[in-house]
Amino acid sequence: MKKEAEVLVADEIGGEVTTDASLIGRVRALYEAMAPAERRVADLILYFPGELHGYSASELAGLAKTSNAAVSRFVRRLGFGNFEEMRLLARQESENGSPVALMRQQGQAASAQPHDLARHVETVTNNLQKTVAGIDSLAWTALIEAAATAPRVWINGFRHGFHLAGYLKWSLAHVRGNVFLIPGPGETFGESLVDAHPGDLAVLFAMRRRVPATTRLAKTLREIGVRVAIVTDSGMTDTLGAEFVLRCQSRTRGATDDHASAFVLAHALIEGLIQHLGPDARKRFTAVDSRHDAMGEFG
Amino acid sequence: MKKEAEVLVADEIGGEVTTDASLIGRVRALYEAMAPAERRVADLILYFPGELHGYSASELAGLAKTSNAAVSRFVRRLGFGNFEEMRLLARQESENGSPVALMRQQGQAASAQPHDLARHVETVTNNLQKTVAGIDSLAWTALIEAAATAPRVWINGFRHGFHLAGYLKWSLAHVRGNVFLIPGPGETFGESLVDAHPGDLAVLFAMRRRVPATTRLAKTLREIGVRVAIVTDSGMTDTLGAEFVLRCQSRTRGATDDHASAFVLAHALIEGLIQHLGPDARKRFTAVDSRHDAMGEFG
DNA sequence: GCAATTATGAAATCATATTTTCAATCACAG
DNA sequence: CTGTGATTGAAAATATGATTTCATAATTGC
Repeated sequence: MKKEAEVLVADEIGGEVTTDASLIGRVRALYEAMAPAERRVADLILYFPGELHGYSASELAGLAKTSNAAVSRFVRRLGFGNFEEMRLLARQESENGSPVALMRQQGQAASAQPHDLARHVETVTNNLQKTVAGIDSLAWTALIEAAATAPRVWINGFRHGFHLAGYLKWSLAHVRGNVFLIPGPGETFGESLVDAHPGDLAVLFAMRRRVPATTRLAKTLREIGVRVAIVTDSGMTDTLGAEFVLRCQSRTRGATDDHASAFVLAHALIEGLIQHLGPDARKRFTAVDSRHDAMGEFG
Repeated sequence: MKKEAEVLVADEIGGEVTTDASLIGRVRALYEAMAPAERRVADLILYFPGELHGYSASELAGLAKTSNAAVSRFVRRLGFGNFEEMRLLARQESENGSPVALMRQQGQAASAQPHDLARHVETVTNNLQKTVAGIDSLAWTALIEAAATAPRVWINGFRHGFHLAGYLKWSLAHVRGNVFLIPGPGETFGESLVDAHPGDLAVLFAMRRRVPATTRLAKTLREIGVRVAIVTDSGMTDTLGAEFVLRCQSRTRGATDDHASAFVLAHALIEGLIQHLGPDARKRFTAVDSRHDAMGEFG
């Protein structure tokens, strides 16, 4: 994080762009001044998943769905003499660790010492690693399969789990229909579940400090014949008779539990599902988004 | 783009070597058979500090203190049709995480998906790492300080951000009072913010695909004199004039963004706050929980 | 010591990626 | 409508990088 003042800006117009910013810093700074086609390139770079260097200008053009010419102009606008210069900078940055590191080198001296945040993240990372290691890949695949084929998906969580459940519901609804968060506002479970049938899937977030309702819910679902997946802590002994058990490492050194693993699993489930469903999911996904757009909800 | 390319390692003369198809695997396997000049190239690659892709054949030649021709021959000996093929493999490997992952993929054919989850988690871990690296520790401390001392804390998020906001609100409320999620159900911002005052803190989740409301909210808050922290993507160009900017790496190879970093930051903020506030926070924290218990909500 | 063989890199050649040009298209003000 | 200026991408021109050739140097076998 940086104070806003520190975000360096290049003087765009006037040709002489002398910025010492990182690559994405430059891109951000000049984003406003760009034409649509160039912005597509900018977007691509700003959210580039891999290492930018190692991609040719033409490849970038292809990925950004624009012409080589646009990429060329883009590079020039950024103040580089040619594409090669940009690639070189990208490479340098990637080898110096984060772009930020490079900025630091030129800007202020080192304030960066492993702080609490870094330590905390290390714990989280460890938990994640262990969580994944503990998940059987066949079972995971089976879960995705179930999420793809189940007529309906029911999702529940209380306390922390409530927000994870909400997140999963929201994301899942982008990929497939008939996804329900239960209980709905003001509903009891009984009312929520009238439409549940054998073969449906339920995902329950049941981490530490469970509420009794979760246990009862799991029991009811099983009686109906709904397949149950629970996301729980590594320590939990009672798996509520669930068919799928996703155990998350969640201990930290601090006072609160770390639920990042559960969050990541939820997200990974979505990704897995999209991959599994292929074009169908993508179609729905973009349909949802464009519906959003049509309603003018985004800027 | 050629179809030709058989990616098979020629088991050269002796044919004995059980070739693993990873790039460095190939190099090692054929090392013995190489001429001195080629070995220099091999050495270079085996101990290459950076990412191999993104270097041109000529650069490699220069670094290995040999000629272009030698590199070309080297590439051929490895079984590639041309330099481009090799670069592509290198890129693939580097993006699949470790070369080992690739090795496995080709080795154990059938066990299809086990790596998807692992690979996804690797991406998430990377994002997390980069996110933290990009956060200035002084500013982070300042944010915690602000969260500790602000009379009120206002939290907002839409879309994905909504659930992160909810999570933060819920957790934060365990640690301190006067935490508000806005807008409340059925409220407009105007109604929600009547009680906002200068010196308050606002945390806005403003990741990709922002809604216009977020921008307006930020503006209003600044006008009131509320200190604003935004959690956003690494690519976002507009930081809404926020005092604190938490940039999260969120890109994945898949169709959806990874918001684990934002989630972890939220959690880390809580932890940081508890540590900062000391006993007070702990007292409140356990008070909340025992109130819960008193109401018989947990099992 | 003297072929025969192999290895080597400078330079020529070839292939491909990048840049530039330019005509078509678009957005918009008059 | 029409004129003006900005934007765009196909294709030509150019630059750059990769491969091959080939004369020479180093090594090997006898």
